[in-house]
Amino acid sequence: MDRERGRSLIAGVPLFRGLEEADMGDVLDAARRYEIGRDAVLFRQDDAPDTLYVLAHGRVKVSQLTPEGQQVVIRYIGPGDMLGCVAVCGGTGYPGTATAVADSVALGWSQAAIRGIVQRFPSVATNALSIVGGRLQESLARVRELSTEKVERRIAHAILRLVRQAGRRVDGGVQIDFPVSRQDISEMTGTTLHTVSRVLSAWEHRGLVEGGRQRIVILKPHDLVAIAEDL
Amino acid sequence: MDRERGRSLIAGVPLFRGLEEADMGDVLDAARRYEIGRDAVLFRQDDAPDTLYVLAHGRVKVSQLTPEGQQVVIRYIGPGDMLGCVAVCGGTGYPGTATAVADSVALGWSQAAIRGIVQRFPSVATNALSIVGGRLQESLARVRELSTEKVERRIAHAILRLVRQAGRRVDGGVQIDFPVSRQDISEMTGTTLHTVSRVLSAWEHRGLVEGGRQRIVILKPHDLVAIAEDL
DNA sequence: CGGACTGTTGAGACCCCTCAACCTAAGTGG
DNA sequence: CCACTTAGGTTGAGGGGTCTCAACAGTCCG
Repeated sequence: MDRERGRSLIAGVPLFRGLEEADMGDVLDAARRYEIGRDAVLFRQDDAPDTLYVLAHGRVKVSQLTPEGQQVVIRYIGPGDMLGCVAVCGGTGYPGTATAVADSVALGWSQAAIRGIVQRFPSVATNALSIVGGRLQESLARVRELSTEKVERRIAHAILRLVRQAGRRVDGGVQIDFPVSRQDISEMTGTTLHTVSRVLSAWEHRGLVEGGRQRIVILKPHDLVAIAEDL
Repeated sequence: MDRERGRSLIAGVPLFRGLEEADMGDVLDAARRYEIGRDAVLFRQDDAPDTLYVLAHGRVKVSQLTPEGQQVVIRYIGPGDMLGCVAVCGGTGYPGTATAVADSVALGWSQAAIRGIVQRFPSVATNALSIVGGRLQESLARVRELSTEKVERRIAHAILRLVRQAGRRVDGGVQIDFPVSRQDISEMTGTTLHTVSRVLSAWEHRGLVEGGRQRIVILKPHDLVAIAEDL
């Protein structure tokens, strides 16, 4: 692939931190480029995890489907994030389905390529370890929230997390810069879209947020934090 | 430390899979041995993660305390399991407090020792990666359960997990071979000890389990699976 | 034997889910 | 361009699963 363009895509990716310029070029040469439009699927739950991806542009949602058919959102992936870590963790299938929520570009490495890279550059393995470790901590934080907090607090936490990951300043507030439905938020917080709608309506009446179709603008982030921390 | 005794402790530990006999000896020489009696603490939440442990004997509970003072059980650790993975993941503090629920023996390596081991034996890093990846998957499964399942199913899942980790065959059933209180189960499932008590009482009336003070015997594992899978 | 810990059970309240109807905005096809 | 369809969102009513509060019983331990 085109080295110049690739280098700008991959600059600052945590997974490859510490690599030399030249080595980075070699790593890029082993990558395949995936362009996926909105609503396109990068990989499906339970597929054999044969590729490790790094997102270059866009936004991807990873969600699990329960045997009963309920969706649970695992996480949103932004530029620079690793995607499909199982490919490198020795799992037997992707834990969820990755769907683009905005037009996206990803780089992908086959298992064989990854093995070669890790052998040549051991620091990639330790980088991966610290990324997966971070994900584990986040996941434990979610378990803690689901175990101990009521719905309103959990929704506040979820939205604040989205703000941190994908907040864009607009006049008078911060907007989540990709489409998020009430349903999505309910799947992030273990509740129903009805309850999410009620909570957001209440917040809107209080002037905390401003809603719309798949759109959320946070007007008073500080007050949301107060709800999340139960002050 | 005593090589012969150490070797029997460490044999078959997933973290060191693939190492030669002689190398294993070197790794052992770098370890410190920790003997902790029941209710003793190995490390505390938010302490600087300066040591990576592997449990040799016994059973350790890792639990988080929320700012509001509620406990959440992260997981139970058995012989051979890694403990305190943050030390190797680059975290800033242990995510929870590790308490022995039975008399236990652990081996511990300082951060410096770990760095040396990983440098000499890169496969340790990939082993760690696959262990942490597995933990992440488990944690996501818990998020899914907490998000979509009602309390009775979650309790069934939690108990079946304990059976898999620490089940011991006794006449007519399987017993969890370390003390587990109703409170512990409630902290594993995000509910209250009252609800756990009610559910277990109902199961006991139906002949599925047999209870007691910090004691659980599963009489009909198959029926418990049916509850967990909602059949 | 008293005290602390663990477990059981009842009553009542309330949070949230379920069911349901309706509304609006965005897309679609004639 | 407008009627129609569809997806997403809002809101109300009702019911039920759990939590909270409370009292009490059994068990272990000093």
